Amino acid sequence: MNNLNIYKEKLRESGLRPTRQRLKICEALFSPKETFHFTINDLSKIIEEKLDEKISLATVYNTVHAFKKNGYLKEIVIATDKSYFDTNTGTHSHFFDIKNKELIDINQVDLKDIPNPPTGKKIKNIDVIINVESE
Amino acid sequence: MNNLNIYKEKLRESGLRPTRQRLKICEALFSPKETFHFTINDLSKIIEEKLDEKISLATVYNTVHAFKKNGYLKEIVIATDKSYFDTNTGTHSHFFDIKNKELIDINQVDLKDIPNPPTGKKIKNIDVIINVESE
DNA sequence: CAAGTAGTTTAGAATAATTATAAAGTAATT
DNA sequence: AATTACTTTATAATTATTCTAAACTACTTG
Repeated sequence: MNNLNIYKEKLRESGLRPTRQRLKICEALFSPKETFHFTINDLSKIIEEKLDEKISLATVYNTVHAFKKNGYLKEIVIATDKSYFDTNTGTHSHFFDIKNKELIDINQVDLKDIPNPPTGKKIKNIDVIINVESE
Repeated sequence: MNNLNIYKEKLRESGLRPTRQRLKICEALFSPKETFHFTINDLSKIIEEKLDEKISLATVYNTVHAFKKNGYLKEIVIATDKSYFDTNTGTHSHFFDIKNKELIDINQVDLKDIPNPPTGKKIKNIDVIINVESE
């Protein structure tokens, strides 16, 4: 129930001190029951509008990147004009609606055969994005 | 042998007049025997250094986008800081070396099962990117 | 618990890729 | 050859992101 300690733990794990601003970011990211996708701007707005705290963009960027580096967030590369993040850090794949720029989580999609990587390189992870559009 | 007409055809197909600048862009893109990956900046440098023509960035952007729209180029979304394009327009997948930001074409990777898209949406295409790193 | 110090926040500047603009130039049509 | 419509270009504008340095705050230690 007391998420506060969980947030502090995540921050500490990420090498960050628990400050008022960072705890608000945690609340926005980790208190919802459902995972979700967001851009830095989305997150910034959520915090301002729902949590009534105006945090400078630099802080939001820094914190999100620290969480990403520590595995508390994932980045999903689907557009070149903006970065998208996912609070669902489990292995999974995505539908991406090209028009609405909407992401939908799906279970991990397995490959029939995994190709051999070039010599000297090893596979780190595999991204599968199924692009869809309204018919 | 006379690629010129092929270039003109591609330009016409893309709704563009064959100008000196655009023909140089075609030469850079379509004369190499092997397909390749590039950013706008790469392409711009190739044209300047190898083809000895300085073309304004706006023209390069416009032409590349027209070719992309017409299927003569593909965009590969692997990084959020830059757009990558591929002169290989066939269906295929990629290895992506995270460190060097190097792309390597591979045959299309098939999925074990293709998930059902959300109702009202249909699958347009599937991107598979296998991220690798030097070991 | 009062410093001290090490990490933090912030506004605003800097950077970088991309897109928009509008004047001067060029291809195509007549 | 003249007209028209499309192009190129330099430059400005835009947008996301990163940097910076001064003001601020958490944490440690005496």
